[in-house]
Amino acid sequence: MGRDGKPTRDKILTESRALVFENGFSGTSIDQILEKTGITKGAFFYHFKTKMSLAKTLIEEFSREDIAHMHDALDKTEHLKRDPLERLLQFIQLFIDMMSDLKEPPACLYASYTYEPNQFTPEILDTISETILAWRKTMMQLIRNVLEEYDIHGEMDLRALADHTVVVFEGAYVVSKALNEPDLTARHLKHLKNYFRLLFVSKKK
Amino acid sequence: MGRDGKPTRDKILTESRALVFENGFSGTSIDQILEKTGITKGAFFYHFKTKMSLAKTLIEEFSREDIAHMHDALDKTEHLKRDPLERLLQFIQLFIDMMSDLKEPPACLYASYTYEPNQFTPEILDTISETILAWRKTMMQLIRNVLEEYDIHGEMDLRALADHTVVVFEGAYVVSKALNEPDLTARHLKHLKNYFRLLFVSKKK
DNA sequence: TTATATATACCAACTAGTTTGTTTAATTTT
DNA sequence: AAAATTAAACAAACTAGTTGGTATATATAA
Repeated sequence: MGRDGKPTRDKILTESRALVFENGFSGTSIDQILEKTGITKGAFFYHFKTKMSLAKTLIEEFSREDIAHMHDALDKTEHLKRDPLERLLQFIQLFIDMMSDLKEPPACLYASYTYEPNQFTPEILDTISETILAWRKTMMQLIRNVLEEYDIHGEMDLRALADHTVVVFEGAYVVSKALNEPDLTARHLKHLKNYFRLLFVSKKK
Repeated sequence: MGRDGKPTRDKILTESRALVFENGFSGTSIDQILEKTGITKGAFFYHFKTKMSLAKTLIEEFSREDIAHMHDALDKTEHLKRDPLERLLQFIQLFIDMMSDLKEPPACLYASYTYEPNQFTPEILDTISETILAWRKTMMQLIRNVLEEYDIHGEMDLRALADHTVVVFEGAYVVSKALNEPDLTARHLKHLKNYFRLLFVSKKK
């Protein structure tokens, strides 16, 4: 065979992601990536045919990790499915835990790409919307399960409620970065959890 | 005298803002701005000494408009200050109205800049954090007024609650853009309003 | 066991085009 | 006359991507 390229490729992906969060995608030059990774231009273009293919790989990896976290939280709360509200609250709690004690503000590639959409192929933008819609689907089901046993306060926009978790995440990331307050996301997820707690009341039948 | 440069300057600002929302700031070239406005390079650099000074003017104007909207909503709800909860709810309602019937997803320069912070001077980034902190201060006061007459459900992170409106705005913008759903922001603000409604209960004394 | 073949990984230098910003002289509008 | 704008050429730095050659680990054959 030949030597193992995986460490190099991984390094490119890790450092590129960090650079994109600081400079944006089009603000990140390949030369910057070379400088941060210590590799050469030839090595970079050996692993990625174009800068766009790096963008594609970055978002696909990010999406995969994101969906993995979601499924992980589903698995870890499955034992609570007899009490759907408790499960929903515990599901959020897992992300509160994840976002606690961060040393740096978190960030999301969906938002990064979404604020310079013209830089990307439709395929890349589709990956983003599909991932967000996967969250919608999951949250929708968790909420529907709650609604079988609980009534709700007032009329309800179910789709927006399902999206609300992603909305709070994305908004908290922006504000956390802008104010440089790493713990901000966890604090807002607690309000989201509190909203879910207040929203549902036991059915009287 | 001399001729009036304001229309040209305004055109640069309007078209630049739109371009930045599509391409990001560093993804927006001056040539693109010239093409969209129909002016020449000489005219551009007559009005803005550098590209960075355009960035600064863009964020300052955006911030000024934003703060103006906030004060406008404060003014329009001042007659309700005897019922602070009603005022808070009505305050949010005004933004729900503003975000209803949009034909395109809205966007925010704070988020745009925050996802490529290295492109900007500290001064520019300070404008963003100061504006967000102005929102925090206003919301904090509205909420404090409510707390004088209402109890709250559970222990409360007051600062995060004050920031929560900006968080929902920013998050909804991101998701609205990503999914291309213009009405999404209004729908999430309704959930925010609903949260405020559920959170407070009349004091029993 | 040693020489060699080979696929993979990587390097250094180069290219063609784009970027922001400058300069200068003529022209237009108030 | 003063302020705003055009047109066009120019420069220095930076951009993504190409090229031709080299290094390295593994497989295989003598």
